[in-house]
This record gives sequence, structure tokens and C-alpha cells, in this order.
Amino acid sequence: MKSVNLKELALQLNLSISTVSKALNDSYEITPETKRRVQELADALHYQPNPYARSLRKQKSKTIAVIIPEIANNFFTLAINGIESIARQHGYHVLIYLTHEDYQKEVEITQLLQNGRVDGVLMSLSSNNNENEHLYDLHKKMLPLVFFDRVFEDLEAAKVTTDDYESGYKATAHLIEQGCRRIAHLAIPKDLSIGKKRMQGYMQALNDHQIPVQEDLIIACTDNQQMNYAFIRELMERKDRPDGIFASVEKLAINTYQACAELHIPIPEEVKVISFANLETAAFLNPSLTTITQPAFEIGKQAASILFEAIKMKNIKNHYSILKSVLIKRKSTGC
Amino acid sequence: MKSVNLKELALQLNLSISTVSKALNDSYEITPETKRRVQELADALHYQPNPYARSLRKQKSKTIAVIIPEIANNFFTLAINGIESIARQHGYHVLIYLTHEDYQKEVEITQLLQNGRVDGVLMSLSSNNNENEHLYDLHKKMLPLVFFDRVFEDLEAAKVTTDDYESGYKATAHLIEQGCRRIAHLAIPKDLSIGKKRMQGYMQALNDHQIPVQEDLIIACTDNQQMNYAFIRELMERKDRPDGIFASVEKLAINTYQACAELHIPIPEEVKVISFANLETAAFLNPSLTTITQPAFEIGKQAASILFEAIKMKNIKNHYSILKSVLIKRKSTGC
DNA sequence: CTGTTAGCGCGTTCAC
DNA sequence: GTGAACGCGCTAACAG
Repeated sequence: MKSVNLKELALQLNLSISTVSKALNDSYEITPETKRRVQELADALHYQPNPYARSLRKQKSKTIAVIIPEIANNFFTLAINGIESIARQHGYHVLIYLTHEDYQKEVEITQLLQNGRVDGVLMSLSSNNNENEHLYDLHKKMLPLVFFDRVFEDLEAAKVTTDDYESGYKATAHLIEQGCRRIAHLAIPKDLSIGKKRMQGYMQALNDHQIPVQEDLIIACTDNQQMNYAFIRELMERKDRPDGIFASVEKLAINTYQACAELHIPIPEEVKVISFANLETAAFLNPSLTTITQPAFEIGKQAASILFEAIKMKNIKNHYSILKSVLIKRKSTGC
Repeated sequence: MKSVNLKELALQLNLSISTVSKALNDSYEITPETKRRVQELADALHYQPNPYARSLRKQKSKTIAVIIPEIANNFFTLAINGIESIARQHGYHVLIYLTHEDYQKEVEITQLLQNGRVDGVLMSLSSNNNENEHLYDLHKKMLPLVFFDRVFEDLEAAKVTTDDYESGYKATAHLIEQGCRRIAHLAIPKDLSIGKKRMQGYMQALNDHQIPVQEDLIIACTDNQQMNYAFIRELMERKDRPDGIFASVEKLAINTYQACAELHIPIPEEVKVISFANLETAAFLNPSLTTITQPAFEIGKQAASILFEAIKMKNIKNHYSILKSVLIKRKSTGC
């Protein structure tokens, strides 16, 4: 507990506290010889400046916050990976907060960060997002803020996403090329930016191929996996069930596989599936699964880089970066 | 940036700073009426105490650190989930650090935490762990420290794990009951506590069933997935290939499935696989996969709870909690 | 019941 | 080139 501080060093060196401080900060007004003496003792005693005293004095915390809806999600874990690596590079620390898709928690968390605890915030929105006053509050505090993946379009802030509209379009077009005509979309909430865009891509692709959009083929999924599963199973039990499925997140693809297995519907012979998926696992679900892989790690890195730039420049950025996803077709290796 | 502070409140209320402070901290020596007035203005101005000033004064940071080897790993994401929920419950903040299985990074990170930045540390060790001086250093600082999953046995500290020995034993015994006689073990490094214990369980089960241990059926895997895959493929290409596989982590099971698919070896007809796995995904890899599911969320919660107890009591605990894993057998639903 | 004072550890004037 | 003094914002001890 009793850690060495400047006072302790000053005492042992017969110097004043401020001299020691300057020496350690390599001030030009200190003799090289003195610097050496100070540095030597500091090393010997393993001196480390108290981060909170320093933060108080410099009004800088060397800490950023990452707010995400959930963590048991490959996209977010990869993104955190990227964020952490950039943060470490800048000598920054990373606080993590989970909203569990709960709007109330999201509000609470943003309020925790209004008091200078962090120098900047990286954020991916939860669904159930009706009001957004808490985001405007953050913005008013002039706290650098970068959205990634699930962004809030209305706010002047930096945003980093993947090409969700384009991916949704390509995914749907791919199924159409495969001969599918009754393509279902397992959709995530429309109040999420990514949900909306993926849906728009889906719709546009159908339109461009003169296939009418059927409302009953669009399944509005939520974070309740059991309900999702029930909906999907119901969908596959219909007489006029879809011949193609565009799943907007990996979990929904997994649910689909399970439902089809239980109903003895062979994939991909009778139903073709394409899904967003970011780690190898999905590829092994069924070697025939076509996946759309997002550059999650890159997104994390880029979002963090933009944040640090904003912190350094003390201004709020208003970029909109869109990174490309990759559509990976796999050959079925049989069973 | 300019945030309201006690001084500001005191000024507007014609009170002294300390009175305002006491009022907000609900001190018994302040009149209810004054408390109300203070609280009212504080609410109106959205006053929030500066966390760093408070930390400096109270020598408490309300922050803990979580150090883990990697995050793209279902066990750790679930554990973080548990940790975060308990931390929030205690009004604590969570800093996250990734070692990427790199010993040097682990040392650097532990050094970052020696200066009072955090009130306690939750840690799961990286492999390549030869020396452990950095852990003794942490311990000497009297910083509450709780290991989870990958623990360091030699240190007097709290440790929370699953029943890895028992799980390894049961997994192997299960394969033996299924008729397997040539059982391979895809092992993680022995310098990890969990690797050692799972291996011991494997060996003991073989011994108890009079099956000789064959060194060439024990594959020493690392965090290099490509090499792991090469080893596994080589294993399955042998004429006398194993009829059962005990994978010590989920990724190795996935590698096995891929190798078998490429070599046209049917699972589970010719090779039976059992693996540690903590999220639903693995179950859908192949419905026949038997999994050992660890209570990762519970481990995170329990580790965090013990840590907070230690922080509160200002003493170092020396528990050793072992939580039970669950072996889940699934029926093959065919293909 | 309220105010004055001191100091947590550090960095930054400003004298000397 | 060095040191004394102040303040970042807050809490705690002591007066009154």
C-alpha cells in the first residue's frame, strides 16, 4: 500500500519535490547529472507516479471507455481486441461496460462517464433505443465519442461501420443467383443502424431482380433467442417455406441449422443459408454455409485510432468510415 | 470540460465547501434542511464528484483490473460477463488487459497496476510462463488478487477454477464406455494449471481401465492454430489413427472436425469426439459432439465476489474454489 | 450545526 | 539550476 512518491525520493536525494518532478519529466532546466541521480533512485525504488494525482492535476485520465451491448459475440470480442491493441500503443487504459441491450443500463453508464473518468468513449448502441438524450448529453460535455458498428446517425460524431447495406444486397443477390426465389430475412431490430441497412440491402436486391418483397418472409428477431428459435421453426414448418435464408447475425444462422436439423430439412439442398459471421466457428457449422465476414478487428483499431486523434486534437471528429466485409463462399464437402 | 464542482455549489449556496461535501455524503452533522438545499442544486446542475480527486483522497480507485490471455474465447467472454455484473453491483469499474499469451506483455501489465490504479486484480495466466516474479511482486504490494481458470498454484491467493481433473477423467471414461480404445488427447500446454489437470484426468482414466498411455496419442497443442491443425491432420492420417478424441479446448475440436471432413472420416461413426466448449455453437458443429461445459459465468461472478470481499476486508484470501462442469451428451440427429 | 484548515501526490508557476 | 508555494477537487480533523 505504502508506495514511494516524489516526497520520498526528494528526501533521500536531498532535493526538493519539484526538482525531482522536473527531473523525471526530463525538464530542460535540470542538470543532466541531477537527472541521472534522480532517475537512478527512482528505478531502484521502482517509483511509479500516482495515476490519480496526475489525472487530477493534468485533467487527463489516460483512460477510455468501451460501451457495447454484449460480449459473448464474436464481432465485439474481435473489435475489443483491436481497440485494446491501439490503446496500449498509446499508453491508454480501457474500461469496459456492457449494456446487455438494456436502454436503461446504457443511460446509467453514459452518466457514469460524464465526470472526467475517461478521455474518450467508444460506443456501439443497444437496441430498444427510443430516446437518445443521453447521447446528446455526452456530446455536450465535449467528450470525444466514436461510434462503431451500431451507430447513432443523427449525432455529429465519428462513426465506423462496415458496408452493411452493400453486404445485405450482395448476400441476397448471391442467394438469388443460386436459384432461390423465396428468400427469408432473419432481421435484427430496425432501430439498430446495422439492422436497417442490412434490411434495405435485402429489399433492394429483391427489387432489382423483380422479386416481390413478402412481409411474411421477414422475421423480426430480438435478443430473445428462444423466441427467435420459435419464429424460425414456425417459418420452416410452413408448406411454402423459404428456399433461401439471409441471417443478419450468426446466432440466427445457428438457430436455423438447429431448426432444420429437427425438421429433417437438408441444408443446402433444400434451403440455402447465408449469414454474417466473424470467426471460424460458423464455417464449420456446415461447410456449405456462405458467410459475410466483417473486418471486426480492423474496425476496433480504426475506431480507436480516430478516437485518439480526436483526444489529441481536442476536437470532435465527424468522419464516417465504412469498411468492406468479405463474402466467403464455401464448397460443400458433403457430410 | 468545465464541470461543476464543490466550490461552485458552495459559492451559489453561500456555504462552505466542506459543508456541501458533508451534505452530499449524508453526514449526520448537517441539518436536513441544508442537505435538501444542497442536494437540490447538485441535481439541478448535474453535479458529479470528480473520481480522481476522490481516489486520491481516499486511496481507493473503485476500479479493478481483469487480465486475460485472449478475448476471442467463449470461456473468457462469459467470465467477463459475470465479473462485470458483480463489479457494477458494487459500483466498481472494470479495466481490461489482454496478454495475448505473451509472457512479456503479462509482466508489463502487472507492472502498470502496481501504482494504485486499481483496488484489486482478477487474473488468468498466459502460457509460456516460466518465471513468476511479477506475480510475487503484485502479492507483495498487498494488492488483492484472485486467479481464475488458469491459476498460479504456488502463491497464497484466492483461486477459482472448474473441476478440470475430474472433467478430464469423466471425458476420457465416457469415450472408453463408448467403446473407444485408442483415445488421443489434444492437450494445451502443461505449464497451464488447467492443461496439467485435464491431462492428469485423462491419464488416470486410462490407467483405471487398464489402457496403456501412448505418448504418440498425446498431441501438445499451442496457440498456433495452423500448427495444431497440421498435427491433428497428421494424427488422423495415420494407419492406426485414434478412435476417440478428447479435445481440451473448443478450437481443437473445431480443427478436428475440419481435418476429418477433409479426410472423409465420419464423426462419430469412426471417431468419437468430446471437448470442452462453453457456448451453444459447438453443439451445432455436429449434433453428436459431447461437450463439457464449464460454468464460466459463475466463475467470473464468484471470482469477482471473492475479490470484493478481500478488498472490503483488506486482507488477502487464500481460498480454492472448484466449480463443477457439466458433461452434455447429445444424440446424433443424423446428417 | 457550520466553517476553517490541512493534505492526498503531482506539475507548474515564479522567485532566488 | 533549484526550491517554495499554489492548486487540481475532494474529504477528514478540528474548532467554534
